[in-house]
Amino acid sequence: MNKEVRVRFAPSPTGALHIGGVRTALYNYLFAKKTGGKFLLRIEDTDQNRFIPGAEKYIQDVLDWLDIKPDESPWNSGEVGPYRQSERKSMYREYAQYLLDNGHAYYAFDTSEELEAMRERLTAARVVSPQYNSITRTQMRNSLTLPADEVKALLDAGEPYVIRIKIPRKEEVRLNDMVRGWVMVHSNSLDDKVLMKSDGMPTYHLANIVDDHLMGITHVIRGEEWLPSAPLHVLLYRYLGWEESMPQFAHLPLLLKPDGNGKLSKRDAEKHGFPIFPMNWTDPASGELLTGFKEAGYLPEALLNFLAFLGWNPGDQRELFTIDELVEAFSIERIGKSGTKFDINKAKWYNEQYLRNKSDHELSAYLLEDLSKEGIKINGEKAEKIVSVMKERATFPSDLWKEGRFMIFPPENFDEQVVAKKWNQDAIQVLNGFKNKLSENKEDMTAEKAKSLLEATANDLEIKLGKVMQAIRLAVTGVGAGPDLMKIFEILGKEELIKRIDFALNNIKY
RNA sequence: GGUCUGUUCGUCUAGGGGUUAGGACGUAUCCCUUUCACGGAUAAAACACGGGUUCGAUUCCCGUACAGACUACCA
Repeated sequence: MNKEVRVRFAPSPTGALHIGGVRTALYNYLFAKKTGGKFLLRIEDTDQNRFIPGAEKYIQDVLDWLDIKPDESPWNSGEVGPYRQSERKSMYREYAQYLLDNGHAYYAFDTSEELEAMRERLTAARVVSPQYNSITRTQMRNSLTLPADEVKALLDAGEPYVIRIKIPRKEEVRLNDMVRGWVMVHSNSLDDKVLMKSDGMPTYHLANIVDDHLMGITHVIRGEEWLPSAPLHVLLYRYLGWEESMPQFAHLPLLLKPDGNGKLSKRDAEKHGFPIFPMNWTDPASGELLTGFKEAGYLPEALLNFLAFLGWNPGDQRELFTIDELVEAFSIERIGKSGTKFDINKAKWYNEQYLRNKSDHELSAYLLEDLSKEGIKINGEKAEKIVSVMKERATFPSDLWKEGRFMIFPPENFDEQVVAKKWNQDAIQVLNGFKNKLSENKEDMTAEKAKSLLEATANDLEIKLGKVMQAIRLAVTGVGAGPDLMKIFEILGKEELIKRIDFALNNIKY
């Protein structure tokens, strides 16, 4: 019998969760759902200096919005809690002690100045990468170099210390990554990483292994930036006696800058004018508001679909997947190895696809909301009609109103280029004639009716309608392009149409 | 610098010892449309380089180049 799959997303609340983190969460979620396992969320808040209030709530809000909710989390506790590392503080010490007792860790009393001096010395001696390792630890102040009674005295005196892992001198550490295959590293390139900090908190490395083990995590799906420390983690599992049940690793390719090279950053997003955070985030330090994907108008299902395809694909040629279809199709085997440049155009395309698949009724809610912000009230039926003609040309829900303003407000000015090219005596005659026919007409205004009236007018005047259509559009909407004019007429209604034609006739200079 | 990872159209990618190297975004053109957009069609556009192995390599191996990540008492 296979063990139930348990995966976790483990962000640290040091700022807004960025879009790459969302993708990591998504992959974990997809894998859990696909395998019928559990998706946990653990807050890695062991760094008290970098803690940002509100960051945890933000993570929760984002996962809620995207509907990739964890089965177990700080706010939805399961049996292996607590789910915040700061609340698990007391649990780590015993494992560090176990490592100490078994000779796989040691106390180090070096001050930051001493560490700095060591690094400077090594740099001066042209040692390529100055690190605290099997060589240099022999020259530092730690329980390996100091006599036992002095160590005890230091400890008893309450001298600050850290606990470091004792990396073996010559050993090959191997790990089988689900994405990358076998990765081998020699222990001599590893350093004696700090496991317990002088404030009594564990570092990421220790906390991560202890928690993943205690929480029964079976697969660790995380970003590639963790690959270099994975061998250290393997060693930790081994020394803690947990190698048998060690989770499988899957290191995800990184999300890269759209243009140059390197990891996608906040700066890139600003430079290219697209969001990097899933939802609005106000930087507590600067007070700066950063627009999120949500507020920019990205639909959650579109964002998810887009994100899923950044580094993964189903192997066939489908592109549009609901979340359920993603779950069904997902597999770690099909995750790519190479970094992925972030192309916002593709995200927009996904958004357009999802937008068009929404019903007029659903979309009209967005329009109505935008309108109410400006204190405008229209009935739902009209809103749906507007949506039906506008949605084919919208990328975001906000475009419905932005691009469709003329559906409610008459134009105040007219596109001068179109005026110069298309506004002529013929157009004025047709408009006048059309206006009269409109006034005499008793029937309801429909697109068909409008068309026949307009055609009749042009016929009477012996003017080719095609020649003046753009001018008519201009008169009614102020611009030379837009949705089907007859449908616009239908939505506007007779009275409004007459008013607009009058206004145009009086205000456009010929 | 060191360690690790990667490299198929501009971008996301499929594929994999013998293919016209496929799709999508974007771009261009055409059709549809009395406009624009949508939609449809078409086009341009890629196996980083050098050596092997092989009858044959884009695919396997080795180098090189380039790129990225990591190199904290941060995660």
